[in-house]
Amino acid sequence: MLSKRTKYGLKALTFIAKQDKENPVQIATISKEENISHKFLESILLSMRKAGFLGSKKGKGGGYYLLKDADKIQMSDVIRLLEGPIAMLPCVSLNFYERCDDCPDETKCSVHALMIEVRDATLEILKNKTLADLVADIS
Amino acid sequence: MLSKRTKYGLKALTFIAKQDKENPVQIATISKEENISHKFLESILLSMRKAGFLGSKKGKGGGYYLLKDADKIQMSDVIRLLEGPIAMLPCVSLNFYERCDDCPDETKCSVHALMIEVRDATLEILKNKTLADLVADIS
DNA sequence: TGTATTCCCTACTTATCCGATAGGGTTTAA
DNA sequence: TTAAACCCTATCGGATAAGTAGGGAATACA
Repeated sequence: MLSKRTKYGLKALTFIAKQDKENPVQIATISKEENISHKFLESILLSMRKAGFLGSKKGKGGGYYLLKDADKIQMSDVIRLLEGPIAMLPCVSLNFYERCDDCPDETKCSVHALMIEVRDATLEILKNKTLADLVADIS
Repeated sequence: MLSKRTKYGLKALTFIAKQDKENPVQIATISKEENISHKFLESILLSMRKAGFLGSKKGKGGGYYLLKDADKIQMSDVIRLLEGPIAMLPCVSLNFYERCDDCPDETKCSVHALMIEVRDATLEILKNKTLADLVADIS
């Protein structure tokens, strides 16, 4: 299950991407329009800024804006930042690998093999989907 | 992330499917061989029995056995039982649908559209994968 | 220069759920 | 009759998610 953190983050990104690139979007605006708790959203946007997806401007007229073009922002990257691993098991995760305590040999684990298939299919979608696609989907 | 419950359940099912169909497999055996807590496994097998995947026999020489042929047991069904929804968001779940508090209109939600794609891809794999395939994968 | 605006940062709370454990009860083969 | 095995309910500790609190720092603009 996707956390609300990730869901809100994606919605916020989409919202920002829809706006003029020139003037930044305020937390309060997104919070109101997308029905997201102001403070919670704040922490989400902050982490996306730190990760280099967003830039920010303080003071009056400030807010958040995209640092890259929307079609250069892959969903896989955003989700990895906000959610963590895309794989359904740590032992099949590419970026967050961890071995299982109970498995003496991963290659002999039926679940392992299955989950690699699922991971690859999911990744295929999330890599080829950009923020620009998301904006287009709802327009 | 797949819960241990589901992972253990799948491993146990695979283990049972590997055995002779005639004599039932004991919890203790699976627990030992697959390094799963005995009591925890007990509750998992119980729910799979109640769901109709497994049959059981009490008393000495008892244990669990498959009620259907392994190639008739779809991964999507097992996962839905043990894990719950396959979708990454309640609002795109086929079997556990729930609407989002924050979305006035699902069709206008960028995340919604994306997660439907992911769900369909995942489902495609899990529906076509049977317990028989899992056994074959590790043999 | 002052003030309102806006983002920045840390810490805390609260609820929920997962994984596991405890402790019996019931059925059955031998 | 007895030991093996499943059946059932209750409980618990720890982790995590979601949201809250409260102030700090930078900036535009009058």
